[in-house]
Amino acid sequence: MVVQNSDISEVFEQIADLMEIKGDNPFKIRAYRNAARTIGGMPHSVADMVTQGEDLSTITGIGKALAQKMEEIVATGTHSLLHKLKEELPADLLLMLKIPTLGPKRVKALHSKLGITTLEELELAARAGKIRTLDGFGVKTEQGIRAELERLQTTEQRLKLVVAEQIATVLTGYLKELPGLSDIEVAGSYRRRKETVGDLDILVARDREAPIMDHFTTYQEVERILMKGETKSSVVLRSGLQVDLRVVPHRSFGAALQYFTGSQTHNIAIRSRAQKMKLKVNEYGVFKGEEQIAGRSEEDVYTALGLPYIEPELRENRGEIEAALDNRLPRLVSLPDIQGELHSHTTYSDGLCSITEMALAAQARGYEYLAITDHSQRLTIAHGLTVPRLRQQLQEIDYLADKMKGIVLLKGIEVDILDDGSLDLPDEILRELDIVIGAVHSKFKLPLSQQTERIIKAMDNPLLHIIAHPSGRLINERAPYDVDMDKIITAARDRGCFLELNAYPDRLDLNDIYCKAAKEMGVKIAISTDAHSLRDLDNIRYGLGQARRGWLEPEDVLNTHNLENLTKLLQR
DNA sequence: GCCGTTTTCGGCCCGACTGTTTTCAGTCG
Repeated sequence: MVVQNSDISEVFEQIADLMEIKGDNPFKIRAYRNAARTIGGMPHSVADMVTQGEDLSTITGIGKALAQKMEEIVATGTHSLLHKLKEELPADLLLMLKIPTLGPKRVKALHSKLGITTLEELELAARAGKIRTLDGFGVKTEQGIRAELERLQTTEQRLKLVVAEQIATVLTGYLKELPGLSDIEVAGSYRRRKETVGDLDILVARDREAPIMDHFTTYQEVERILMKGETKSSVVLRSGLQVDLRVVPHRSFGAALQYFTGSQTHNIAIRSRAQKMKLKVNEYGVFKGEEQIAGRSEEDVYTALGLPYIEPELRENRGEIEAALDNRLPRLVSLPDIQGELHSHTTYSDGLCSITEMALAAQARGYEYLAITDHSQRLTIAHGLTVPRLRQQLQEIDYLADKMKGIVLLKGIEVDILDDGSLDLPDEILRELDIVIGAVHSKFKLPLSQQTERIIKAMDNPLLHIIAHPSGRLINERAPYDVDMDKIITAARDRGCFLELNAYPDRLDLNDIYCKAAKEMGVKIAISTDAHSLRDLDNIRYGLGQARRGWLEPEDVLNTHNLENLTKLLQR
């Protein structure tokens, strides 16, 4: 069994949860949580690092003790400390922590005073009215627990960014109907362009009195009001999405935006830095003693801390503060940098539009080039192209090339990578194409080494340029297939291949972490929409969000290059 | 358990809201 970084994170998180219930030192617990996050965000396999004898304690936030524990987890898949804790405390207590309003202290009380060990026992106790008898608990808490237990059944999960965006757009439109509000911004992971969003954090600036909280909580989509205060309210919408609204004065808007954009670990790092500078940072500003020295804009906040502005997508405490201090923050790629689209479908396979329609749409977006890359024959369900049909398409592209002004059509294919790593079309025809994208659409369940070998073998074919959606994941629907992405990236570098960042909001594949790893290895990324319709071309912005989270600069991206440079880059 | 622009010991981000209290602990972000 290969122990993944996520396995190590999970063990540390569980240890932290259980130590919290036990009432252990909160800072020790934080060390475990920090470590869990750090490891979860590392592109390199800890298991590999151990095999290669690397010193894990050189990782920031990992000391001798945690390094040793990681080695044990790599060797055994778990840790003896976790076992010991689970002997002391029932594992179901971890599930109870998932219930809002139940934190470690209350879970501990439920266990020690009422002997509750499972969710079922929790429900029975709530029904029997036993919970309200405990110190610190009351009727409302008891009712809340029952409601939440019911809600846990209807599995809630984080929403895809695209879905959250639709909800946020309508809601902020509604909020703006109230006079007296000026700045309004959706902060949180939404603003950091994370692929999924757990809740919406909306921030509003107000200078004069306005019944903003009443306006907010009477929004027609509100199902439940969790809390309603002067400056902070939370509701649950019918969609199940939680929305928090914060109101701050103008002079604090930047500080509040900085704070509510997070991430939490970024904020902790920022505030620790402020402490060392004898300053205090909160959502109202940066303070020297009583005096507010910054807060109107985010830029002011960072400036006051001696830092250049850090883009929201970078704020994950993955080295951005160190980079800011060294003046080596990336100049992140953005929409105007994009010169063309390298992955698109037409009615020749499963696209909805003709070549001409796609070309005009790409031209309207100011692109210099559009690659037509329909599916290959094996993907029968998508009407994949056989050699004769591809030839026919190439003829049409040649014909259109004479008539199309202002957009260059590239001849391409999204060719299936077959089970053995060979490509689904013969080299003779691939040789006629400008761009060849290889994609895995079958045998997702191959063992790690086989899947990895399969993709690397595809790259061994010098006619292949790009690996499409390299992990195969569908967010919230299908896990990535078992593949050693470190090896894939290395293999791409050695062979002069590129990796795709598929911008389709359900994919966003490569993810941010591997984009950063690819950048560090010098492998360029194609940000591609995989458009099956005209509107799909606009999905580029989701890809850009993920690319920016991966620290990508224009030069790290294949399709920021003009056609002349692109042509050179595509010569393997 | 980690870490070092005062430190190898003594710190570790900070504030809002709720429910259960009668001044605050617990939870959350």
